[in-house]
Amino acid sequence: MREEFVEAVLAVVELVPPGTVLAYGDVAELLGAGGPRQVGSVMARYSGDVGWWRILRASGAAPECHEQRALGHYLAEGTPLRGDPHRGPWRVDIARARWAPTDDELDAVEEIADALQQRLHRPAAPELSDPDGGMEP
DNA sequence: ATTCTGACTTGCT
DNA sequence: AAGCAAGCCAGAA
Repeated sequence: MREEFVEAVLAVVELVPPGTVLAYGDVAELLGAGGPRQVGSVMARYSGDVGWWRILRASGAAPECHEQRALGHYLAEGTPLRGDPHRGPWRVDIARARWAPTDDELDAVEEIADALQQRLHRPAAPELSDPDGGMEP
């Protein structure tokens, strides 16, 4: 996974407000890069301090292997749920909980996405007298 | 180059 | 509602 992508994903995750969520695929779509599985990979490796529970499956199911911890967060921040967590199966009510960015937030997201595209298509280290990147026939 | 794997998604039973 | 198959994108072996 390219580091630029990782950073972009985490940057977006930090923008998601408490009580709202985004599906893995949503993040990939916002960034215009990678796919749901790539976002999942990032979350699996770098979920230390960010609001990892706010990124979940499109079905509303909590992130793999962390249902209970995630549930605690959902209850704490008032994330809309379907079903009764105390009785049976439950899911996040994606339709109601999905983050709808304000215009300002959307700008921030686009900025992250644009920066990512730039860095993805433009090597981080500037060429030292080797404009074509060193690939010779 | 090929194959396997995975915090995924969608469509079909 | 729950399970399954295929599709999909990247990294690892």
